[in-house]
This record gives sequence, C-alpha cells and structure tokens, in this order.
Amino acid sequence: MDKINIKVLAKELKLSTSTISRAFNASSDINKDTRERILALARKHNFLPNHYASSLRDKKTKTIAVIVPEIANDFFAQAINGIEEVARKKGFYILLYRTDDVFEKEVSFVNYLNNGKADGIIMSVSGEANDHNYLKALEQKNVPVVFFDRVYEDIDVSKVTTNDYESSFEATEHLIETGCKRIAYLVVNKSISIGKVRMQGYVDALEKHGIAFDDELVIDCSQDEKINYAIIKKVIEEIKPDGIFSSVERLAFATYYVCNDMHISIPENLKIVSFSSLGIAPLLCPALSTITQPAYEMGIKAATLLFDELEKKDRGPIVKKQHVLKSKLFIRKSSGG
Amino acid sequence: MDKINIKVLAKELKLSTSTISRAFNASSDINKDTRERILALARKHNFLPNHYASSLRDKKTKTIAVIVPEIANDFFAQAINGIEEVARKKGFYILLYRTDDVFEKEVSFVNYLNNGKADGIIMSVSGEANDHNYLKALEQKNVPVVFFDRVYEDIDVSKVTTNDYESSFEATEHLIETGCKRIAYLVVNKSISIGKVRMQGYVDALEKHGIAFDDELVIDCSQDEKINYAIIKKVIEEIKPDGIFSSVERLAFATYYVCNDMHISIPENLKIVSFSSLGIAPLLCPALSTITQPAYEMGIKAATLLFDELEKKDRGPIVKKQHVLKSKLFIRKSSGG
DNA sequence: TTGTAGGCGTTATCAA
DNA sequence: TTGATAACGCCTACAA
Repeated sequence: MDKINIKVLAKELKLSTSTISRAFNASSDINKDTRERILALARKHNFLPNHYASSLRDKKTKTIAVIVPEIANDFFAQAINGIEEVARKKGFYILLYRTDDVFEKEVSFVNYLNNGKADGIIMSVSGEANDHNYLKALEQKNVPVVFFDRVYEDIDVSKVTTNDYESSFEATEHLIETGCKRIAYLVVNKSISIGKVRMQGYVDALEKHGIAFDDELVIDCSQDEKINYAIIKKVIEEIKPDGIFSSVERLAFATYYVCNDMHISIPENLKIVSFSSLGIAPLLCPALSTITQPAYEMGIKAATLLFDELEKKDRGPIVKKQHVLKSKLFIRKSSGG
Repeated sequence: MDKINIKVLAKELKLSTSTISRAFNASSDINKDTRERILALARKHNFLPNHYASSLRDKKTKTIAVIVPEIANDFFAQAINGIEEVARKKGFYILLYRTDDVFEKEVSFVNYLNNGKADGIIMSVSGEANDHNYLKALEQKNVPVVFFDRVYEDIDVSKVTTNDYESSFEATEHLIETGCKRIAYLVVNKSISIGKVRMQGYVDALEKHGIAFDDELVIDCSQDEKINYAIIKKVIEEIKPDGIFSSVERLAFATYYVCNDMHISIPENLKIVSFSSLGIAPLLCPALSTITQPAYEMGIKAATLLFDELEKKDRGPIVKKQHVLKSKLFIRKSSGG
C-alpha cells in the first residue's frame, strides 16, 4: 500500500515529474522510449494520474451530472443509457442523481454542483412552480445545462423535448374516434410543463370534436401508488369515464390493477391510452396503447447538445438550442385497436 | 464570471483563508458571528468549496462508483435506487457505469477508478471466466469493493446475493408439479456464477423428481433480442418443451413474443416461470410467474456493507461479509397458478 | 527531449 | 479565535 504518484515514478526512473506527466498526456514532446518505459512502470504499479489533482489544475472534470426524477422507470433508464453512450465516447463519466420529484433535492444537488464537481449538467426537472434562480448560478460559473423532457420554460438553456401536444391531441382524438365520450385525463402534477402541455392536447382534441371539457375528468394523482389506486378506483366508480388518457405510465398500470379488481373489461368498458416507454407494452393484458417517446434518442441528443456547448466554451457565445423529437402512437388492444 | 474561492472571500472579509475554510467545516474553532458573516457572503456569491481541491487534500471523494451490466432493467434500476438511498444519507454521490456485460469495459472502468476517483465501488460483474487480477489493484489502493447479485467467487470482497439455488429448485419443482416433463432452461451465459447456480437448482430439482437431465434443453441465449427470438422460436418448434424456466426476465419476454406469434397458448401448451423484478408482472398476458429478488434491499445492503468498510478503514482489518437475501416465488397464471 | 518551478483551491498544523 | 504556511498530486510555461 505504498503511495504512488508521478514523483515516485520520477525517482524510480530518474526522470522529472514533468516527463512522467507528459507520458500520460499524449504530449508529443517526449521520447518514445522514455514514454514506453514510463508507461510500463506505471502499469506495473497500476498507476494512473490522480483525477482530482488533474481536475484541480485543468478545471476539467470529465464528468457530467445527470439529474432525473426517477431511475426505475423505463423512460429515464433508456434516456440515461443514451446519455451514457455519448459520454463514454467522449471519455466522460456520469454522476447520477435522483430527485424523487422533490424540488428541494433538485436545488440542493444543483447547488452542490456549483463547486466544479461536474463540467455540465443534463436534467429533467421537478419544480415547475418554483423560483429557478438557483440555476442562474451555474450560468455564472459557466456550467452548461441541458434540459430534457421536463423543462423550465423560463430558463434559457438547450432543451430536448418531444411533440407532446401533438401526441396528446392525436391520442385523445383516437379515443374519441373509437367512441369515447367521457375521457379522463390522468396526470401527476398538472402544473408542471409536461402535464400542462399534454393536457392542452387533450383539451383541444375534445373541443375539435365538440365534447365539452369537464374539469371533473382531470384527475390529479400522486407519487404514492396506493393513493393512486384509491383515486382511480373512486373515479371509475363515481365519475364513470369510458376512456382514460394517462400522461404517465404508472397511472395506466394503476388503472389496469383497478380494472382487474373491479372486473371492468378493457377496452369494452374502458379504453386506455398512455404515455409509456415500456418495451413490453404489447405483452400486457390487454396490450397497452402507448405514446412512446424516443427516450434513448433523447438521451443521445441531450448529451450531444451538452458536449457541443462544452466544446465551444470560451469560444464565442453559445447558442441555446431547442430540439423536438417525435413520439409515436401505438394503437393496441387497450383502446380497441 | 469572476472566479470565486476562499481567497477572494478572505480578502473581501479581511480574514484569512483558514478562517473561511473553517466556516465550511463544522469546525468549532470559529466565532459564531464570523462564521455567519462568511456563510452569508458565500451564499451571496453562490460559493461552495471546490470539491476537487478538498478531495485532493483529504483523499476523500464522497463518491462511490456503481458498475452494472445494464441500467434499463428493473432489477438493476431498483438496486441502484437502494444504493442511492444509502449514499444520499451519507452525503455521498454516485458515479454510474454500465458495462453492457462486456468484460473489457468493466476492467477499463475499474482501472480508471484506481486513481482515487471514488472512495469505494459497488458492482455486479460480467466476466466470470476471466482473470480478475485487475481487482487486486484496488485492494492495494485501499478502495473497498462490494459485489451484488453477480459475483466472482475467487475474489475476497463483501458480497450480497440471493438464494438463487433454492429459488431455482423451487421454481423448477413447481413446474414439474404442474405436470411439465420437458422443461427448458433459458440462460444468457451459463458460465457466469448466476447462470451456473440457477442451473444447478434446476438440475437438482429434475433429478429429485426422476426426470433425466437433457443438455438440449439448456438454451444459451445472447444479448441481442432478435437473436434470442430466433433461438427461442427454434427451440419451441423443434425441441418442443412444455415448460420454460428463465434465468433472466428478458428471455421470458422473448418467449411471450414467440408464443404470441406462433399462437401457442401459455400456460396450456407451455408453462413459464422466470427470474424477474418487473413490478407489473401480474399485468402480463398471462400474468407471469416470477422469482422476484429483493432488488432494492440488495442495493441498500450492498451500500451499507460498503460504508461499513469505508468507516472502518485504517482501523483494524476489515472482515468481508457475505449476505444472502431471500427471493420470493410468485406463482401466477403463466405456470398455471 | 527533458528539467525546474509555480500554482490550481483547499485544509491541517502550528503559532500568535 | 484567527492567521501563516505547507502540503495534496498534477500540469504547463519556460528554461536548459
């Protein structure tokens, strides 16, 4: 457990620390043989330059932070995969943080990142109705941020989203065309941007088809699965919708459980379409109609935008980009398809 | 975008850098008012001590690395959640790395971690049949490692696993009891520890019930979904098993797709049980019988063991622990339940 | 091609 | 209670 660093290597090889350093830094100013000797010894000692020391000098961490509301969720897991893919190619590492949709956690983590812990941040946000000034600090520190999927409209950073409005419109219209008259909209937090936009698509589709919007049919759910089950059960018993448009896959699953227990048959008595990135949606009973976002591609794109900014840094002003990818509506049995 | 650090704060407040530093380090040797003044100014500047500089000094990174074969997988996603939970409570951050089950990626990442990038490592391994010496280097550097779920038997570190043998035995026995005579075992890599142990449970259950083991019924699949589909289709057409015991949930899903396309009815013509952490297994068509590992708890336990070692470091020898949690067999419709 | 030296931002030690 | 100073390990001008 002898400490090893470039100084030790230098002594052992009777070279200076700068030469050792050069061996690790693709510097051309070094004799090939010297370099080989150094690397050989380093391998023997299992030595690699200390990342924290290098970062301190260079002010580059080779690390990007990824902040998401949840990890155990097909959409985010796939998006993270996409981000990882790009990061890896660039030789970057990923610091992962989960907010559980709690705004305070988001703030505290972002503030922590202020101290040069990461070169950039990719995040899907959780605190729509709050003060977003904590993000301004990052701007000052020159830490680029990219939002994906869930964004703050009032913050000027690059954003990767999907055509939620169109998809929601299309899905709702599809339910209407299969005969639904009373379509409930399930949402977790209707005040966050995604909840709002998706709802607008729903509302406008209703209007186009001359169906009056009914506030009672907008069902605001929670993070807790048991509570959601109770809410949805109550809705089905009392409000008796004939269609469900769910903005989040969890709520569609909860609806399935409720229907199973209440012996309500999907799609005969209730039709369902949901936003979902679940790969096995076709295997559900019945197969779930989904609006599927290109999660992996969104991750790729978000990471690409971030690296664009990282690489342009200190070279002129950075143009923030908005990128909108297309979701796809898969009509399956749950909506009579 | 003026650079801010303790020096600047010191100048602004006419104090020394040491005093500033003390204000951030719960040091008692500081006047309360002074501390308040410092923290107030820091807040105004959105300042936090640079993490890389602190780490360099203290040789503590407050970061743990998590290495998993895949992220978009219910088991690992839940395990990561568990790890994150514990890490967060300890004020630690998570560096996430995905190996795609490629041994070389695992090695290269672990080697990278040699340089003091993380204080400890939690991993689920991918390279059973290889030389594991690269892990010895970590030992020298005093970087503790904990394995979970997929482990190397020949490496002496703490391990968190589940009772795979018993579960596999039980699941196979269950299939036999429902009348299966030709049970196929689906595995991704039968040479890795998990594949082996699970297979042993399968083999022994067959033997107990006087069913001859048939090599043909051990189906070695791949990482590629399309190839798996083809393999499984061929098996069902040609080898005609009446039961499937899948060591990995992906393969059970592939089987479902094949059966759907071939109009083979589950469980009438083919019964299935699979290892799986899918929360919505009951919603599949038909509901999937699963052996469900306590993924979240495994993450919690693995992280707890790691922090135990981290906290004991430099204080006597560390005892490596083996922890075996219990999986649960859920009998559902896919196996006639 | 290699060496010297200063500093990245922080904190621990020692002194005041 | 506060201040001066020397590291932590590395990299990069600049000098040789």
